[in-house]
Amino acid sequence: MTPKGTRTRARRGEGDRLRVEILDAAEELLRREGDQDAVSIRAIASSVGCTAPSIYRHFHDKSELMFAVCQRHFDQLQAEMAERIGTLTDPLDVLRAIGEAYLEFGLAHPEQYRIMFMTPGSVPEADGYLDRVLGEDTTFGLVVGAVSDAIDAGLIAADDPFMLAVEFWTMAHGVTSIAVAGSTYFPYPDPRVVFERLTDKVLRALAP
Amino acid sequence: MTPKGTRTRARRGEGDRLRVEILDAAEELLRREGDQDAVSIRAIASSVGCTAPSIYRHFHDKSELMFAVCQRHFDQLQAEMAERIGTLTDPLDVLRAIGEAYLEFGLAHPEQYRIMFMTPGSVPEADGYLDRVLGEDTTFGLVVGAVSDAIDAGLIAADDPFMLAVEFWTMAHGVTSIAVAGSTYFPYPDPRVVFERLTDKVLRALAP
DNA sequence: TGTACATCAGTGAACGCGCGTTCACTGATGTAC
DNA sequence: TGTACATCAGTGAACGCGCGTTCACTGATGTAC
Repeated sequence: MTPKGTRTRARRGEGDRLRVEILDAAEELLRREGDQDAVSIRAIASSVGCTAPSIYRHFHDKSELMFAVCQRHFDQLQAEMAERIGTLTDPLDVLRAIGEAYLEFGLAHPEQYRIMFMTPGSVPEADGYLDRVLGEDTTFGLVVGAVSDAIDAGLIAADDPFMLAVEFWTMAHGVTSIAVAGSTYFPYPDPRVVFERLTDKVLRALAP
Repeated sequence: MTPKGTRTRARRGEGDRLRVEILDAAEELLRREGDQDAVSIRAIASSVGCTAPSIYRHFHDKSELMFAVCQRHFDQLQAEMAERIGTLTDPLDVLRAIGEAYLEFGLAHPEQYRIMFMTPGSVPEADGYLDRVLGEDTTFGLVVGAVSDAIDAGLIAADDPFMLAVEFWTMAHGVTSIAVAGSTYFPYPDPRVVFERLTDKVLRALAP
């Protein structure tokens, strides 16, 4: 940890520099501690190399900070999905790619995944926060879109695209949340394999 | 809350009376608060009507208390499953019944479910705690057994029963953990329906 | 170019709080004689 | 039956701790004249 008071103070217009460093540090500590409550303002400050009160110049309070950390991860999840989908055209490939991106995201950021999708109340509902992933135009929207396309292309039997999308998401979330909970006791197989096998079965059952 | 010092003191051999009351209170507070950290020793004591130190006569520390609360729920989950399976003979019916019992358990005890299956580290791994549900002879063992029976009866295609059981559990957990996380924002459909639809699909895909 | 001043990122000390836990104790209950 | 005593469930006060947050401040940076 950098000792207090060592950092060079930001220049006038560079107020965002510390802000970003705080977010990075919070993210790293969250990853390391694995628990939001175990990450304190003091620890973040100490890891950045500033004092605790400095943080309040950049975030109104702790929950706003945690909110911002998650915000970045939602953005990242979305970006990673977009990248994975890439130039795929087969709707079923797209569906698989979305699920894989979702799973990989969870495996890469377990604590954030936990905050985002497994902790009730940690996602403020008023702020249109959750629809960054689940809203019409975003992650969940992608799933609905892929399902609709698959139906239109005659690749799967006609059904309510929303409901089918929910089922796909539930499956991906099942695998991811078990992997993320990470019990070393139960010999859970490679989550990627479980996901692939489940997806295969569901898609087979959906064949027209 | 009962004011301190009001309760009648237990008689000589009745030491377990307060113990049970503490467990009940902890369980109720856990259910109400929805977060293990939000339930304090003081709150439990106050709700029981005794003082905080009294609790330490019955439990070595807070984690042992929480452990005991979960223990009771594992037992209850197992009992409810046994009851649901009842006299069913068709292995596929058994499989569905197990899943339904699992889901209903989660819906009825969300916070406990979260502690038991969604919080890494909250289940001490050394104590054979987790194998109360996942061990050979218990809950997860039931799933493996039902899958094996289904294969033997020619109801589903031959495959590794453990792997198939994992897939079933993953599906049930997916539905349950979303329901338990309880976002009121996303219009998640009735989890029972989602579970049934997913189970239908997987079983259809497994038909020999 | 030089000086006085405004700005504002970051500091140091302290706040009140609730937490888990410890400790020496009290006093009702049951028992021995 | 009555009294002295042992037991032990539950008490009251206090501990040290780390937390989020506030507050008046400092002093380097940039600007106006």
